[in-house]
Amino acid sequence: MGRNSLKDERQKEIIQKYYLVAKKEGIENTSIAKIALEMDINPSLIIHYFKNKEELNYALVDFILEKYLIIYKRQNVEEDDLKGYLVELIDKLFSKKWNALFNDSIFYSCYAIGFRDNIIKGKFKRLHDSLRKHLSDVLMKCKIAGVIQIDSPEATADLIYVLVDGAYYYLSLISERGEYENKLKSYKEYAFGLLKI
Amino acid sequence: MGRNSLKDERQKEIIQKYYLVAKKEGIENTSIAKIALEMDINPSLIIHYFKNKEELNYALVDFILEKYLIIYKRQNVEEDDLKGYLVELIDKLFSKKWNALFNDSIFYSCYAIGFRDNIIKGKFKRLHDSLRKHLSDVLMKCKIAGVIQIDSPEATADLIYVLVDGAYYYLSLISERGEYENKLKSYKEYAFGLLKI
DNA sequence: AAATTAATTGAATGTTCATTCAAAATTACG
DNA sequence: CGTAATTTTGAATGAACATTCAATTAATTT
Repeated sequence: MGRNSLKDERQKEIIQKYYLVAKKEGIENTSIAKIALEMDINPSLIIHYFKNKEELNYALVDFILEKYLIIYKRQNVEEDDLKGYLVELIDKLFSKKWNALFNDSIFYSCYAIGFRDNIIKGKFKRLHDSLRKHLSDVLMKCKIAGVIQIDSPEATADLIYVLVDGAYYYLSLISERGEYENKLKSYKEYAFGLLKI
Repeated sequence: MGRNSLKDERQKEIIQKYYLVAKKEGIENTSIAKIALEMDINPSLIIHYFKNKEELNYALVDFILEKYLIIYKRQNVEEDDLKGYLVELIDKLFSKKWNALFNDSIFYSCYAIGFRDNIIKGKFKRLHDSLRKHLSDVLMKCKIAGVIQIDSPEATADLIYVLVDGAYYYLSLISERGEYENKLKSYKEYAFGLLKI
């Protein structure tokens, strides 16, 4: 009996708006009051759904990291085309769109908070390990199928992600379009070189 | 005539304290008031020396980035031992101490601000280009002297720094000592592999 | 000692903030 | 319709904030 709960939807709405506001103004300049203003609701409603700002931040980190996992959830899998799958994956990892989609101020701000908050650090660690594990599994399958010749799928996957992370770190500083594209291309070629493709 | 200016010393003291407070509490939780409290001075004195918080932040970024350049300023240079110099440099780049010294919450927080502040983004870009240029110069000298065989010193230097940046990004998430050291070691070996040393 | 310059303090400003609480509005069910 | 659950509002709290301004203190020179 009683009214139906809107908790899940509202919480998601709030976090999404939080993300948008923070993206524009920076996480350090984003307050509960500002999110509420933007949503045209009362600040106390946000507290009603999230208890306090810390909880709100944890939810934001989860939101960001979940988005990241799309990389291996939205991909065509054709049973027989292992190599095609791998190439598509690497192509996506080193794509401008990918960087624009997931690499931003909020991501690094949250990452930085991880230095002082082990819960957040753990969330990031789990994300990156999960990405590495996925690539490693793909590489292992390719190796068994004779598509690629590498020693350790695990080490290679790790190295490729080190490359991805380092690449985006530097690329995000580049404002000149040509320079950006040249670099990105050369990093990608290098990654393919690791796989001897 | 009149009293001598303490401007330079005071500014440096303030920025250093800012850095320390921010390291402990996070840059987003650090206020002028807190820095003043920690220094046992009046908040208005900080404004006297820095005009406003934005100026204070620019100075903090300069402070952090200057520290970074130590890597190629504090190194023994023996004219005839090019290879030794190179090995020492790479060793240093991939060292735990190095990571601990320069890789922290504040660094990434400031980097993140760069996404919305082109002045700060420019400062980071210049730092990283300067690091790359230095390594590239060293590699060029080594190549001419026949110490290493590589194609492009510039591209190799770039790649090594991509590796360094990506490595520290991931390593900072690792809390287990053994895992950290193994990874770091393997990344370093890989960098040496790039130089065929 | 007087004049000058800069450092430093202290009080005050108005704003924004997270959070609390009680009251009101809304929806569902019997 | 009445009860129960949940949403939503609105007002209030006290703390913290960046910044201002005028007044005071301290060092330096003539």
